[in-house]
Amino acid sequence: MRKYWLFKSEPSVYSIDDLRKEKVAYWDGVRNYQARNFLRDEIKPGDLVLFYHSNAKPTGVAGIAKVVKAGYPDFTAFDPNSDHFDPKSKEESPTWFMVDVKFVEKFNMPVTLEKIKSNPRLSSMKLVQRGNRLSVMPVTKEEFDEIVRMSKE
DNA sequence: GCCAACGTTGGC
DNA sequence: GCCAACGTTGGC
Repeated sequence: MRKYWLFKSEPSVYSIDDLRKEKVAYWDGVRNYQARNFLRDEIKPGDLVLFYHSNAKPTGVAGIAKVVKAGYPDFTAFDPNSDHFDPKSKEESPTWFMVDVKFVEKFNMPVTLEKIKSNPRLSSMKLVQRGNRLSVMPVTKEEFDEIVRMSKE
């Protein structure tokens, strides 16, 4: 059973255009335990991902990606030269995980946070709930389909 | 750049 | 185990 997710990224760090160029990327640098659990345990090849641009103009869902590799250790945590280095994560018992995603589609127009907030069918999305800072979160199929539909308006 | 909302750290 | 201080996220 395919699942649906929303991944946040700051486009100044990694954007949907970067993914379109690279085709496939590893989703590294997640350093939150709840998000880690999703990456390690629940996100599987074939799952679809809303690629969300945070701290952007405008902020919103920029396109779609597909998971092509399930959770495996985030090796950037082992690299002292990486921005994401975490000395507490050991190779024999990794703390942090990542998945690989593949470019699927860039929306012609991003589905902005403003539009998401003003759509009553999306009012239960975790994204728009108060104080949510998760960078990897589940979305329902209905929410996913609604966002895709809005991208075509 | 500001700041609210969280998560994490570390002294006790 | 509590909780104040600190760091980060992310919208605005």
